[in-house]
Amino acid sequence: MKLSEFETEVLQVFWQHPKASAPSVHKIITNNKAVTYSTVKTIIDRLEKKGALQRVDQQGRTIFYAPTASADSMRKPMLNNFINKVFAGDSRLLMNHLLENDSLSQDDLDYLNKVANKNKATE
Amino acid sequence: MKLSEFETEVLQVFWQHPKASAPSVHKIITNNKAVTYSTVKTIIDRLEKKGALQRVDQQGRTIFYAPTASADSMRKPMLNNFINKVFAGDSRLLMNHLLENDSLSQDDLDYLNKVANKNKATE
DNA sequence: TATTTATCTTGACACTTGTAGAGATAGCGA
DNA sequence: TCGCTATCTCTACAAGTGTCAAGATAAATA
Repeated sequence: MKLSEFETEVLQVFWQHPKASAPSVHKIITNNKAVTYSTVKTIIDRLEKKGALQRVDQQGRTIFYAPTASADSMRKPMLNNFINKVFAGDSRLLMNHLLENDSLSQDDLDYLNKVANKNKATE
Repeated sequence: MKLSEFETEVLQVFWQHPKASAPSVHKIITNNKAVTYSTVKTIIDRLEKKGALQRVDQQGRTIFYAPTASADSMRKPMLNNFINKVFAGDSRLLMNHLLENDSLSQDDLDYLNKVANKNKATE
């Protein structure tokens, strides 16, 4: 199931708010980006058609949607694809970027250390 | 400069082989994917038009291209965009996936540990 | 030199994506 | 009950994307 940039962004909102309606997602999206309700609704429709969202409830005229798969299970192949596409399939290269950028706080690094060591212990 | 999926893939090849020609890139790409020379050349043309590639040499009729920017400098914003789009801007979430998947070897983990610690020391 | 061949250029096309307006209509409040 | 309003549905369109064939032509080779 191939999703476009914007479709991914919208699905993202649903990962954060499972069971959301088009109007509410529109409100959230508009925090970052100026788009009309129609646009967001179209994207939701496409996500539904692609099988990434499903209707799970209805209140009045308002339809509520939810992701059909967990964020984790969708992120996995996306990450893989990204690593292949941008980092020549080399996760270590990605890590390096993560570490070089200031994107990780000291806290993150500590956390990283802990997990990396834990993995080591259990192998 | 926004690049499409396939454009990114092709640019990737140039990061690995700076100064490459359309025919040679075509050969490389066809290892993974069945596409004609024309298709690859079109993508290269578009990358040139977008300013990601430039002509740097010519031998006979064969034109050689090279990336206009370093892999690193292009990867940075791409990674950022990806983290925002798929991981809600949370790099830690990304790391978790990296660690959970078997995408990292023990060797990678050791390496990770070393770097994370080094960063710690210098902060 | 004449011919073959490799490479480039151009044009094309269907599909996807981002974007949104117009119109229908169900439900809520007066 | 009746009109207003929020929400949905439908339709549309320009630009971007993946894909390639046909034709031109320069260079290599016979």
